[in-house]
Amino acid sequence: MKNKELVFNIIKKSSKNLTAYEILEKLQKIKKTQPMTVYRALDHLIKEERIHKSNQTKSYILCNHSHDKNHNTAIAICKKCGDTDEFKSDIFSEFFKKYNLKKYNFNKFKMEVLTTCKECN
Amino acid sequence: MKNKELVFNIIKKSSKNLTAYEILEKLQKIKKTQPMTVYRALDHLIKEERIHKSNQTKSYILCNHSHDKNHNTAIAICKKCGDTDEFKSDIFSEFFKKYNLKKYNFNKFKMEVLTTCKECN
DNA sequence: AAATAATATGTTATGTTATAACATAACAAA
DNA sequence: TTTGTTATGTTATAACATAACATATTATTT
Repeated sequence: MKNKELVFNIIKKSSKNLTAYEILEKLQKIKKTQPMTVYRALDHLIKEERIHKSNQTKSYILCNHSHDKNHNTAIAICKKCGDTDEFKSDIFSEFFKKYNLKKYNFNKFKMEVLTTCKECN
Repeated sequence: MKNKELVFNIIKKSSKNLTAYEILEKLQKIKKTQPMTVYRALDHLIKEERIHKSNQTKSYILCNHSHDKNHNTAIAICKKCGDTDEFKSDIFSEFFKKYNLKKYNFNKFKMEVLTTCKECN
């Protein structure tokens, strides 16, 4: 199986969002692997929109395909437990369009909201 | 002058958003400095809400004080030129409240939207 | 003023995340 | 079969961030 698919399956099977090096550790149990291998696989998967990256938690998130046709991404992250939800981005697209926010277009965007979930709060 | 204020002035005077190590380089021109010094100063400034950190660009942004009383942060970042704008977060607070987004409260949040500005697009 | 506490700073080392650069393999299309 | 393309391997290093411990400075209390 390709590295890309191995990495994808690791992400898919995990109950929590993993960092690149956590994925590396798991992949190393299957085969000898260097960081680059993981990062390359992650890059491909992100390009294919099969996963997203949270820059807040530096972890990689399975895409739930609840984005609109422009593949905009809107993710909430709990700063305490690290859990994420991906929202339908359509409502945010509308919102950004409605409020003319100065110098940005928001045709294509990636939105991350760091907050706390109801369980942790 | 304190390290904190030196760092603050570097950020304030800069025409672009700086990373921690860019700030380090500038501070080293004034005095012998290690990374820790910069990170400590940045931590203090963030706690005092005088600056924000963008995790998308790993750079530090002068706060424009356009947040509401809960000091929520809403920042747009151009993925091409790295320029940022801080929005009044009130409208987003309202928005999040209006749409009941499942398991999150959004009482206190930090929002980053990566997009392209009109100049770059 | 001396003692104490709190805060700031200095220093070295290390941890974590990510990419550069170069080489080779595998495979498909011309 | 040579050419192009994509995937992989490997080593090194860049870039970002924190731990841990020592010392100095400043503010507060006695």
